[in-house]
Amino acid sequence: MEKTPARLRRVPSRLLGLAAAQADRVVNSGFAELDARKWHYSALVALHDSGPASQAELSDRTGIYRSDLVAVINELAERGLVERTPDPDDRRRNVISLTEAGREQFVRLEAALVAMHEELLAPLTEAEREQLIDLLVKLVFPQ
Amino acid sequence: MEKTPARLRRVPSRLLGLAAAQADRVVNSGFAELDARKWHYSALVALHDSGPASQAELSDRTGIYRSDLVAVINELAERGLVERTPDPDDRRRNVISLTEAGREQFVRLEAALVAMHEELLAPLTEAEREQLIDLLVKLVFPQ
DNA sequence: GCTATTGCGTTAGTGGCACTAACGATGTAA
DNA sequence: TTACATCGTTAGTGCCACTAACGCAATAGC
Repeated sequence: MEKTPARLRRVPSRLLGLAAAQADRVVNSGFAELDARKWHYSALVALHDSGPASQAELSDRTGIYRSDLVAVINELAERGLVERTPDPDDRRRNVISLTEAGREQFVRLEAALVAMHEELLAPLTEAEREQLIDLLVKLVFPQ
Repeated sequence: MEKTPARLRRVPSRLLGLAAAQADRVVNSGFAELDARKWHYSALVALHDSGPASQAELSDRTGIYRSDLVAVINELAERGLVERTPDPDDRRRNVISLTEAGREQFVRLEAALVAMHEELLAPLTEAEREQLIDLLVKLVFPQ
C-alpha cells in the first residue's frame, strides 16, 4: 500500500474498514491470550453491569444476534464463566448469570482491553482519542 | 441494543467495528446497484490515477491481497472494464489496463460513492467529517 | 551455464463477523 | 381454542482479511 493513490487514502468508508481490521487484529490476539474473544467480553460486560438476563435480552444489550449468541454462551458456559439455567417463570427462556470465575475473567478482560486500546490508539493524543470516540458515537448511535 | 451498558457504548474497537459494518452495508448495497463492489472501485481508482500495472503492483497500490485480486480482475475483465494482457518484458506478469468502459464505470462509481458517504456521514457536520477522516488517517497510516 | 533464490499469478482454504431463514417448543391474546 | 408472537437453536450465506502452497518465469551468485 505504499503507492496507494492519494484519492484512495481518504475515502471514509475505506478508512473505517482499515481501522476496524486493525482493531480486530489487536483485540482478537489480545483476547486470545486469555482464551476469549470480543463477544465474550461484550456478554460479560452486559451481565456484570446489568445483571442476569435471558439470551434474548442479552442479545438486545450486546447487539450480538440471537443465533450467534448461542455459541457464545456455550463457550462461556464450557469455561465455567456463566451459568445457563431454565427460567421457571417462562419455560422458553434460559437465565444466564455470571459465576465468580466469570466475574474474575471479566476483570482480566477489562484490564487487557485497556492495554490493547493503548496499543491501538498509540498514534493519537488523549484529546484526539476522545474526539474520535465522540465522532464515532455520533455516527453509530445518531441523535 | 437499546439497553446496551454505557461502558460498552464507548469502547473504541467496538465503535470502529460497528461504524465499519455500517459503512460496508451502505457501500455494498450502493455499489451492487452498479454491478460492482468496493474492491472494484479500489482497483479502478488505482488504474485510473496511476496507470496500467501488473497484478502485484496493483495489489500494492490497493492493499488487496494478491490472492483476492485474481477474482477482482476476473470480474472486471468479464465486464469489459479492464484488459489483462501478458507482459512481453516479463512473461510472469499480466499488464492490467483500463478500457474506455472501465473509465466510464469509474466515473459512475466515484459519483455513487460521494452519495453513499453523504448518507453514511449524515449525522456529522462538514467540519466533523474532516476531523474524523484526519483522525482515521493518523490511526491507519501513522508517522 | 547451472543452480538457488526470488517474484509472479493462481487455487484452495480458514476463521471471524453480520445477517437470514426456518424449526419446535412455549407463552399470550382474540 | 385457535391464532399469533417469542424463545432458543441449527444451518447456511456472503464478505473480508489472511495463509499456504503450487508451477512457472526471471534473476543473482557461483
